[in-house]
Amino acid sequence: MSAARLLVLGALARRGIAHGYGVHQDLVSWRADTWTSVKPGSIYHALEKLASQGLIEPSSSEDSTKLGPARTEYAITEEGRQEFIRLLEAALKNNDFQMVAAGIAFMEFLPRARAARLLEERLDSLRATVSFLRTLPTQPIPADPSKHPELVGLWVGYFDYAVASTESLLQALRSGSYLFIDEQK
Amino acid sequence: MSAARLLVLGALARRGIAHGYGVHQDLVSWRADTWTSVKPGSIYHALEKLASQGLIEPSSSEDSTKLGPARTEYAITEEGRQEFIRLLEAALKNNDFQMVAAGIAFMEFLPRARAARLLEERLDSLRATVSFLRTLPTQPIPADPSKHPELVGLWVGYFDYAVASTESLLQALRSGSYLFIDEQK
DNA sequence: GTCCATCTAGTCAAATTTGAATAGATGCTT
DNA sequence: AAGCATCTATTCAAATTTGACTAGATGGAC
Repeated sequence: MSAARLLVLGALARRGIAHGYGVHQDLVSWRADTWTSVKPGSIYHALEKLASQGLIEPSSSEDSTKLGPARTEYAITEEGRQEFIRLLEAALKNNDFQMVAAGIAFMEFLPRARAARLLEERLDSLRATVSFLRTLPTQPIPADPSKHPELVGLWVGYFDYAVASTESLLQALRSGSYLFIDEQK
Repeated sequence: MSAARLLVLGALARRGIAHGYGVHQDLVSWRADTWTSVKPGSIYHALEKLASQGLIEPSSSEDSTKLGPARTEYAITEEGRQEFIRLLEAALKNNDFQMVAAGIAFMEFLPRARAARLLEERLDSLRATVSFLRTLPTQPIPADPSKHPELVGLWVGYFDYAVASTESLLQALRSGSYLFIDEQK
């Protein structure tokens, strides 16, 4: 699964209609560029691919405030929304940090209980990784990089942090923070 | 820069001679698969690319313990070693976690002082990112994902951790841990 | 009124990655 | 001794990403 596909679908799900440059600007304004690296080319590719699959459709809502060169606008379809939800669920279970971050950015598109459930699954998988890493030997002067104590230590620390931050997010969800799609304002 | 290229060159630098499957096994045995995701196809691609650039050369040291199907073995050339050092230096300064991890795995191929210097540069850049992230607002109920407090919090925590782990590694280097290429055993 | 910087918007070839498939060798089991 | 799982080793098409480039519009300075 590509992070670009999820981010582009998510941007479309939020806005309803958008063009490539607009999606790019959204990502920048969300600071998504701090935690992912989705270049313009990838956005346009994702848009074309999604359009060829019928998940989004070229739309001609020629915005009156249009500036600069011609743009191609797309609207998300019903199938696109379904695909978005599928990718979102996969992202929240994913072990890759970029994917998880993208998933969290859009988590309110899922029902609260579902988001919490997915984060619990992620927690299980992270804890399993921590347990595994702790079984690795850390020798003072390693003969090969696998035993580089600082490298193993780096990863243990990283996964410990991932566990802690996921727990705290889950806590926030359970205590009613945020407004999810299944809830009234 | 591709992590695959650095990992393949590094594996060759350690072994002198290797074939694709062997490189893959090295990466697995170093647990590199925990922190990167380099599929076999990428390894073979990197080998072919490096060979076409003269950084490695097909070698015919037909190992007598050969098993299974025919293999193509490669030896690293002098230019390959130079490129390896270039990539290694870039990796240690890099902000991408996978790159840094690969850089740390091979850091003893640099002189100790040089490795320390590169990690200091990385530290500066990480601290700048932390400062920037702390300037972002964190509102209780965000209107858009950029202000998702948990998302910003996630990244602050992540970069804080990166700073702390880099500091501790630097400390270890300065206090004489590990054996670097410029040092006698 | 024209030069130029900047913002808007997108295109494209080349490089890289992915995922799935192919295929030889070895050894166990029945 | 035939079947079959597993380990060894690689290939390849398709998908995706990268990096560099093209190009129209606006606004300000001169």
